Amino acid sequence: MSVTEIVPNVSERHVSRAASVPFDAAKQADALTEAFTLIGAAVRFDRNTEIFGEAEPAEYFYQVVSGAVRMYKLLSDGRRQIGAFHLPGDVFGLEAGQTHRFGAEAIATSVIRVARRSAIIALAARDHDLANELWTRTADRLQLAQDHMLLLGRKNAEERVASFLLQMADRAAAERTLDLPMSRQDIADYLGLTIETVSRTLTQLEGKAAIELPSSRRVRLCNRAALQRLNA
Amino acid sequence: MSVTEIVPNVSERHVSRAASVPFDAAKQADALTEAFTLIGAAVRFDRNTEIFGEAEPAEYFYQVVSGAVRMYKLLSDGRRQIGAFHLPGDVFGLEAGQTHRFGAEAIATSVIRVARRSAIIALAARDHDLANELWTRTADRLQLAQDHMLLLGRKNAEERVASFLLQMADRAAAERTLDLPMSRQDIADYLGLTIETVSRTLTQLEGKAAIELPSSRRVRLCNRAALQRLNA
DNA sequence: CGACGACTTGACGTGTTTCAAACGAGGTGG
DNA sequence: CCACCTCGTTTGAAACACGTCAAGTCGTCG
Repeated sequence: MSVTEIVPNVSERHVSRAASVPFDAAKQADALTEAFTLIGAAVRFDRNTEIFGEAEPAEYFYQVVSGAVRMYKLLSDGRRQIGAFHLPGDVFGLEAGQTHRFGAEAIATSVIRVARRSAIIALAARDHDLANELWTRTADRLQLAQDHMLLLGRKNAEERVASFLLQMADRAAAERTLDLPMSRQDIADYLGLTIETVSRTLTQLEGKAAIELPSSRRVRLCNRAALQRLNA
Repeated sequence: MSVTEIVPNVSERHVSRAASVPFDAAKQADALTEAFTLIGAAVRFDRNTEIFGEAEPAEYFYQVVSGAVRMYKLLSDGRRQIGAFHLPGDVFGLEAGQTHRFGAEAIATSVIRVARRSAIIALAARDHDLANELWTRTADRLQLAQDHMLLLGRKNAEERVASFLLQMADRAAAERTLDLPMSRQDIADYLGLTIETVSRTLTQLEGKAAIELPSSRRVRLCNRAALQRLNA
């Protein structure tokens, strides 16, 4: 199940086999992606396998090549909060401390590029662009986390689901139809709701003709303006 | 009301007049605090005055010398989420982008050291320790934001209030008695609750003998273990 | 003393959760 | 090819935690 095979660099086999929209590193010539291409190894993770655990020592940085990843935190009694979903191109595991404070799991079969922290940090000591980008990417994550706090603290179920759909549509660069890689439970734990409430809210949005649900994982955004109105 | 007077460096007058536990920069010889002492100016902000607004251009970095600061985000209809409270020693306004994504206001009369972003960033280009600390401090804020997301998404009112009290006690280095600088409304907007629920939950914790409330802004933590049990 | 703002308390309403059951798509085996 | 199982999802009914609305109290300041 947890087949995690390491290859020295992205092999054709993995990339071609990987699901939907593989991330093309060459197109986005930022310093960090360059560093990943240079010293990173591609690793394949099957659906629902752990990439790293909460409180595990943080030895690597990660970049999604294809697939999708969820970052989560657990309470002692099993309640789970998903802090972020990572899609192709995203870098994660960027904590500055010695241990991960979130766990990471593959939502779908994913190819992840992995690079030793120490190697990246050593590079950054000589390359200001890279150092700057480590900071920038961390600050970007912080902004997303802050937007997420507003959603969790102050929005109702309908607003949360609408925000989520718009956010996913933006990131997937999907004009109208959206294929969600994650389950209702994942969405619920991201939005701080139960799966029942997420499901009900989606059918409710369908009732308002804001969306259509051709299948449970597929969403058509029919009325973006209506969703936008709920966004804030 | 919004008396914001700039002085070339921390004047005796301001520091001595400032409320409780002024932050002594000399004791914590980190690169960023050093930079602030070197090129920062101390500014005084009265209670409830704006330090910067949401979406304002981010021209400065800030460090609390004395007092307390709230960071907030507003929804169009006025709902407010407080993302963080800053106490003496804390650095804020560390976004990497060109604009602030949170507003900042003084909760109590505060002295804030202010330094131009461009100056700090120029220093960081030559000083790896400083560059590293910019990243580290941003990553620390990210961790706090992530813990906050867990609280907002998955904890009930009692757990939220308990977490808040423990967190404040840790930061104020207060053994037992805690003087809160913020109002119930601030606490409510930090915890994603209403002031009524915060108030009720505090009296409920008092009923359980976990805390005492000698006055509304003063809390004695009588049974830390009981609070800790609610913390996760 | 009177007025104001911050906080507390009470009664009631409601959005979300909880518990439970039914549904539907995908896969396996007969 | 269809019966059957499984797992994710949807739907329903009831319970409950928190929000809302409305008084009432407390402390502070003029």
